[in-house]
Amino acid sequence: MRSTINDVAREAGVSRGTVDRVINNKGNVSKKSEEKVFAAIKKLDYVRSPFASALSKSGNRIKIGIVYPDLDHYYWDEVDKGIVEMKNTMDAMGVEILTVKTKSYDYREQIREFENLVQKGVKGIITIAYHRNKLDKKIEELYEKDIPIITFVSDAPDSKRLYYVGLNDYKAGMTAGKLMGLYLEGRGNVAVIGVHRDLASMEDRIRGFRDKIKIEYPGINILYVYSLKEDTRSGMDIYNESLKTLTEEIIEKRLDINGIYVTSSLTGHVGKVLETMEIGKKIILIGHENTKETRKMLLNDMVHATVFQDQKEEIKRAVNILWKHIIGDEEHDFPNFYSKQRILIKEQIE
Amino acid sequence: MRSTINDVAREAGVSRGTVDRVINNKGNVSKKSEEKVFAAIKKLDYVRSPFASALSKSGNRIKIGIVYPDLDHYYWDEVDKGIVEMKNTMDAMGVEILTVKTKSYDYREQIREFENLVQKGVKGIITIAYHRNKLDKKIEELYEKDIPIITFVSDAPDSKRLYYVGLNDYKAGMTAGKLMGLYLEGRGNVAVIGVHRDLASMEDRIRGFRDKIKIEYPGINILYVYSLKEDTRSGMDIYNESLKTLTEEIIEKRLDINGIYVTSSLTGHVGKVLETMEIGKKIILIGHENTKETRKMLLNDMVHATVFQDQKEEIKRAVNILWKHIIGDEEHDFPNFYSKQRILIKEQIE
DNA sequence: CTGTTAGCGCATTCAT
DNA sequence: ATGAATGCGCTAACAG
Repeated sequence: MRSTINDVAREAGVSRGTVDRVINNKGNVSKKSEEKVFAAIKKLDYVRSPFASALSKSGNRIKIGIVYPDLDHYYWDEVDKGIVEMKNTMDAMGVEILTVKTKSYDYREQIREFENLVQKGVKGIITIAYHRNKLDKKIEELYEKDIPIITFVSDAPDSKRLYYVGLNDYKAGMTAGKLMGLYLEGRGNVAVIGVHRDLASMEDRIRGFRDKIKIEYPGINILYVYSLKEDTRSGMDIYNESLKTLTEEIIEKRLDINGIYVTSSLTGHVGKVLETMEIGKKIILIGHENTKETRKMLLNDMVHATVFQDQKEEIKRAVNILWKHIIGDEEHDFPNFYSKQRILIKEQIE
Repeated sequence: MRSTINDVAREAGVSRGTVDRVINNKGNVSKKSEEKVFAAIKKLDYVRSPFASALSKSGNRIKIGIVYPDLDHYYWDEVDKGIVEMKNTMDAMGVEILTVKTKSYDYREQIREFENLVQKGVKGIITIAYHRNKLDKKIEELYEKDIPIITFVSDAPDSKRLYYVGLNDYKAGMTAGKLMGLYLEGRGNVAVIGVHRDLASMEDRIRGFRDKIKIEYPGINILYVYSLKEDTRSGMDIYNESLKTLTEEIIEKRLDINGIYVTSSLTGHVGKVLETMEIGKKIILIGHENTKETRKMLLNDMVHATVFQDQKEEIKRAVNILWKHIIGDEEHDFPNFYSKQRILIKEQIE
């Protein structure tokens, strides 16, 4: 039988209330009592039950916000699922998750949503930094207000964000480079397809990819870095359209292309374009993320490998970290960066 | 505010007790009441709080057992860690985890431990099936007694086990085969090092590896399948000893070896042997599992890739599944097989 | 078959 | 600075 707060109180010869004040250091406790309580805790090996705690607090529910785009559903839907799966559990722990979807990649809209959430009383926010630095000021402002921000998928490394849950993009690019080298057996011409948005992650991935190829595969040439046309719209239609144009351009200009590296989650869609062009399979396609489309194309041998993070698992991790920080659990028990890089090739799909 | 059991009771015009009987279908409820309760639940969108539930039950703690070997610590220590990390949480949920370590791979010792655990009142057991079929009878017996078994890491697929948490070994072997093909650029001579124990998983992995090579890499020859000498002892000493002998034998007999496939978690140790023989790096070493030794050898370029499951995460999953089954949550919401195959190459290590 | 009562371990009052 | 009382949502035990 594990010991409870009552046992500790009895052992220390004080009341339950006092013990509570000590463990949640709320002050107003005499030095003497405090010492006795600590001694009792150690002696009885007491750990407080997070569930009883949550249950008891469930009146004062805490709110946390998650802000991410209402675009590129083929990617974010997976995040949605993770949130839905968590919601009930968190709800039972007295945590309410407010999800807000922005209709654009405009950081100003994002900042407005932060403000709305703060109005609604959130105690922390999880969001994706589309731009490396444009959120820095706002994050600092919220930091002052004691509202921690966790970045997800794409980081704002120079800001005062509490934590980043996502890939180390430079390293992810290197892994992609390694895979390209392996699949091409060290020889050939490679094109890189990026996206127009100035996500920090895109540059970093390309750098990693380049460096890896340069160091380890001198027989591979990186011909050019192409990028999707700027477009205020988003969603699959526009992607399909411009991806098609772009890919066709690449192939037509350079008939000697052996590999394509896609820095974004559009990997599967590029595969689809290649499929319709009927020149696929000859071209090694390496990219990022794990979407339904990409898995399909992996099975069709149009895509060969991707490097990704598990969106469902990672959003859960982000929520968890934020929650623990807010309730003051595990104070700085964790570093300020998280990343678990995964590789997916055809053979792993069941 | 989420609705509670009280709200449901009020809405349905019955008592809290009756609602409780319905949701945990304990019987002794009239058809009429039951219907009213279901209607109320649906109307109020009620979900019971697992934490309040666990808290309330925490007197009648349920026990579950985990049985695994007190050998090969370089592998099982990771599982230990997962269990330790879980223990507190599960404890707070009213679940006591009894871990028992067997001193051998003898299934009879294992069965004795099952019986001990049953004596102690466990409501379910997680264990590893060293032998494909030798546990079948016992598992059936326990199944009759309503004590579910979950196999972990190595399956007893013909038994009445509730669930298997682990790799699909045939597919894992194929992935290893693919990696070997990539790293060897489709050409060369490969030796396979297995272990002496008749784990079903070893055969399956070798089959998968062979099939993949045969289909996709005709330029690769599998020279021979070597296996460690039978030995009643275990632990690192004996491994180091026999691995060294074996590896040396292989290399001496066949100077034209280009790759080695290790079917067990000894991958890193084989890498170490190659390192001391100073012929490493020229040989592509692909294996399984993710141990400290293996990670070290990956960084040293002695090991090139491994295929594994995350031991820490997966033992947690196993406990979770067993627990949910025992308390009757999510009745058959899950299939009877789980597997998440992961690849690890040097580039992924932070 | 059903309702009532007494906790599970903790945090938050409100007294003192 | 401290103790006592109340309730979080749920289940078990008892009483009808």
